[in-house]
Amino acid sequence: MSTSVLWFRRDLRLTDNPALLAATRSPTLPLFVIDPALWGPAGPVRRAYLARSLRRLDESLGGALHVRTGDPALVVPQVAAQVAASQVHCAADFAPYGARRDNEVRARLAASGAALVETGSPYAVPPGQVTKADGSPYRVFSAFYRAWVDRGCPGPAPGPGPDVSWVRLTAGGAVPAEPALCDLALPEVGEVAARDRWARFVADGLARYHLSRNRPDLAGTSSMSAALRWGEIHPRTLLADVADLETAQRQRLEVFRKELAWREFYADVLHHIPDSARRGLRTDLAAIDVDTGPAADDLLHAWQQGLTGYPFVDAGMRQLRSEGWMHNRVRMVVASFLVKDLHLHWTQGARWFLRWLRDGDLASNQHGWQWVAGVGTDAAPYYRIFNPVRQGVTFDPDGDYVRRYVPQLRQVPGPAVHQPWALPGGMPPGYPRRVVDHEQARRDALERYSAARRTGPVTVGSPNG
DNA sequence: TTTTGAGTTGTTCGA
DNA sequence: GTCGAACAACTCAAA
Repeated sequence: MSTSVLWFRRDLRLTDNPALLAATRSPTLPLFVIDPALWGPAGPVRRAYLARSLRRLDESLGGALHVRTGDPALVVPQVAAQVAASQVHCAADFAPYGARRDNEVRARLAASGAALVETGSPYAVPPGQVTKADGSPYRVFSAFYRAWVDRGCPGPAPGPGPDVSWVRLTAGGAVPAEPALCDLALPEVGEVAARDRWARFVADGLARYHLSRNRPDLAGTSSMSAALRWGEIHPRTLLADVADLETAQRQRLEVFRKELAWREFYADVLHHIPDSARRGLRTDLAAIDVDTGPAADDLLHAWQQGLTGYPFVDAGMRQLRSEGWMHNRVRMVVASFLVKDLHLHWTQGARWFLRWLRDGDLASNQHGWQWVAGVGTDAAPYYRIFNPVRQGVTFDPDGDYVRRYVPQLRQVPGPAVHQPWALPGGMPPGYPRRVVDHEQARRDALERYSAARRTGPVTVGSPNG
């Protein structure tokens, strides 16, 4: 019987894994390839997360995981030849880089008589399959969501049988060491931890999710984003569990299901328009006046380090650095701040997010930023500008979130922490002054956006006109 | 083809 | 303090 290779990418789990079922009909070598093109730009948090998750995967495979470093287009055919595999199995990847890479791997495998077999994908419904009646893709979420729900999705795939035979390669292939992480608080990673966390959320959090998901001071979210990003759990599994509960709670559970659908919607948009990873979808605002130069660099740096002088923004940016994660409500606020208060280009913020977020996903990240910047699908109107103080007071009403991440403000009680410049005792020592005045920055942004709209659409690469 | 209704996440102002 | 209107028209989806 011929051997197979099971090439893990962003699906680091054994259960509910159709590609694994397809591969393990014959003796299978489990493989992960560390691609320098992706490993290089990743920050320490992403690297640590991946290294830990690979270790968990290796444990569940009884130590059989073979890890190689290099260009997958070269390494995968090499490993396949080494074990005389006629098939390399994986889940389909729909992001621009992954799709290109897989085409190359497929071509090189074919040259040596082997096949790349794609089974399943990281999504409940693979990108490209939810379309309008005429077959074209959706451009607004609500319509996509209705069609996505109508289409339904298959139930979870069964786990691997007890008779799976894993092929072992003794030479090389060790799981990479984790980068040194000084003060980083990473929660448990891996498939088992993901399922445990999900079970806790279903038991304790799901019923209140629609009420508490916007509160960064509470543990109101599912915290499943990183596990979904790395495929430690599949959205099918989550949807099936939610469907089992649905009866009396239909309305409330809808809110959670929509969040999963957003992930699928953005993957679908990126699949149809790969260039949207780099450029906003709306060309009429491409001419927006963005600040550059040393002063702009200083503002970017202050934003990155959580030194803007706006506590809610700074808390978010510090949470990102210390945990590799930020609450979604705060992501919107800090993104709006970068784009509309600091007048920087959304891609600068998007790049920083992808470097640090352990759940960083190209499609969700780039399109989330485009929504805030007003240049994406269902773009926010340009005059919708988040007020960093008001958002803090509304969604962190006691100031607990700010105090948790900004030690310089820990002595300030209650919601007053959102406006330290107005404290009767003056600014707490060690906390920076505001880098911009929000009122003024807001008016400036409104002017820049209306000016861009007057200029009209701009075709990149040709003179404005 | 035309028409109609709808569209994640906000803020400010004035009554 | 609370409420509705204005922000500014535009694109998309579906009938």
